[in-house]
Amino acid sequence: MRWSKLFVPTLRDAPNDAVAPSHRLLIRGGFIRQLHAGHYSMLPLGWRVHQKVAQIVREEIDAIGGQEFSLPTMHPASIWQESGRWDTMGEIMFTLKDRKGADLALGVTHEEIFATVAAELTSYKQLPQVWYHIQTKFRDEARPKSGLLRVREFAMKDSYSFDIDAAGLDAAFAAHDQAYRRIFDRLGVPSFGVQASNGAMGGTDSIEFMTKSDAGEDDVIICRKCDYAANIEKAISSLPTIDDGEALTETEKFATPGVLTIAALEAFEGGAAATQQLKTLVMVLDKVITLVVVRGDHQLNTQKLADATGAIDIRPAGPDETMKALGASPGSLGAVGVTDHPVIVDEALRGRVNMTTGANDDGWHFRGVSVERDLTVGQWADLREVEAGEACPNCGTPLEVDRCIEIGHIFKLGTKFADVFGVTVADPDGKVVPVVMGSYGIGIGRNMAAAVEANYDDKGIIWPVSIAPYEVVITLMRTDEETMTAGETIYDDLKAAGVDALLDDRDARAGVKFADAELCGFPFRITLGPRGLKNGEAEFTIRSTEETTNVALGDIAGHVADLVRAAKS
RNA sequence: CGGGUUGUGGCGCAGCUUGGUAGCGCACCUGCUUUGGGAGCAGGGGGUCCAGAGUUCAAAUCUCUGCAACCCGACCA
Repeated sequence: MRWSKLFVPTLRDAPNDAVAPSHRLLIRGGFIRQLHAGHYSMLPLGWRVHQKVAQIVREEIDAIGGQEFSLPTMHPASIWQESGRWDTMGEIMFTLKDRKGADLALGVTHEEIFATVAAELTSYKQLPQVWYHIQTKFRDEARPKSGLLRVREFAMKDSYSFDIDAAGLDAAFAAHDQAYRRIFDRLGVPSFGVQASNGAMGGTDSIEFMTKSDAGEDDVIICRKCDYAANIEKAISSLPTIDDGEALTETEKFATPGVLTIAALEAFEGGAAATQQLKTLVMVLDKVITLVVVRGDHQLNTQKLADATGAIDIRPAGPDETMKALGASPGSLGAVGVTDHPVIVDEALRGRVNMTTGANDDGWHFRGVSVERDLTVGQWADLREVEAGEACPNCGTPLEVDRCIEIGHIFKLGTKFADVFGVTVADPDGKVVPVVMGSYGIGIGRNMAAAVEANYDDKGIIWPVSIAPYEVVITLMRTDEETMTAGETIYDDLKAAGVDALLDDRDARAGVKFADAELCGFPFRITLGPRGLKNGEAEFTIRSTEETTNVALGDIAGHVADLVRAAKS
């Protein structure tokens, strides 16, 4: 390709609403343009990268036996109603009506669709199967952000495994785990797996693949010593035991005028340390007022609450709802003696005594509360959010928190969809059994952005060779016949060697060409100018190291081809 | 969905307080000179000032309503 014919609208300045490095650089480098919030056009350079990312994913999933499909992106409501997700997906799903008034949805994910196809599986002899597609998904995210990192319309590879039993699922899961690690290696995105919540999907094992980045939106709890790593939505830690002293035989109500916060009660004469307090949160879980109790110094993680209760719509109760439910205002709330609302208590409070908590009477608290004696605990659950510095549950090392981008997610679905859609096969004994499924997703555009987040400098992007839009750019210092001819010869040789080459034949100044080449991130640059040509040489520059060497004109194409080949293997 | 910010040529911004012919840099077009790190000079083109309503002799500027985008949070297979 000749740069003079290529549409690459580079910008000296990024739009000021682009903040994440990948967002700024992909805009500036002429890779993407925004249409509206969460929807981007892929320009020629961007689309080349996108396709290379998709191809790597395709190769690795094919390598574990995946079979590629193409599925409808628009679905009838009925299929989502059957699986029960028409409601549970909530507002994340784009919905529309056709001319007949029938409800339709744009695909958020494709478990349902693959399951309907899988209904034609009949025998264990056909298993295992791994099916996948790489197609556009639509999600009406409440807040699209950071360029390609969080969008509403995006290509995703999702694969689904179908097995006769749990052991088969384990194998498919492990195969995907390995395939994903190979994919991220090839994409040049450092990755690690963490334990994760399954969210609304249900299921058991769930591993998210993460890459560390300030532009991310997931917090990962990580142990530097052992291999413990978990999404904060799932993470646990060891807490030192607390000596509560002798339990009081009964609770004691005492006046606490003006004390409305945990901190205020700590400072209050006759109050209690935060670790000795109960924090009572009034939440509305699927319209049911529920009391959630955690230790005074702990934070509730709402995803944990959702996982523990299966609730879909979770929000804090408003002041009116709280007053109506408990007869008191925030600051004086408690769960002691409450029986007409469900009470969910964090595991960290098991066995605790001599606790202090609000008395549901403004300006009053209880002391001497024994959690298991005085609260009507409907459910115990791990609800609190782990904080940096707490002890690793495996080895006791202080945990750290890393901001990360989720670049892939694999989890076990079990038989949920098989049960709903009748995906059953005959087992060797002739018995009809549901097929066991796994689900494995990887966002193409997000990984493209993640690759940039992991590979850039102050001049621009530094694409890994594997996904660079062009592997090498031949920068012509002049556009006279001699330079042009030398450039075309090298270009032809590179093409013949299977290298993606771009010939910068634009009538532009050297500085512009160098700056654009660096901004766009081509891994290798061959510079042809009078200086080198005089000696029959080209200059060869490696983007990542800025290292420049002189190479004989006759050798340069072969040299670059070797490097490209080496980088991709 | 809550909080904050912002909408002015393709991009970055000024102008708005105090209403009076829409400006700057980059980019773009033409010519000349230049030519190894985002050239110089001269000339030129391009804007419903987010939209609608209102106030006014007069609105980019003041008022109201709406829309959109971004950031923080909530949310997020």
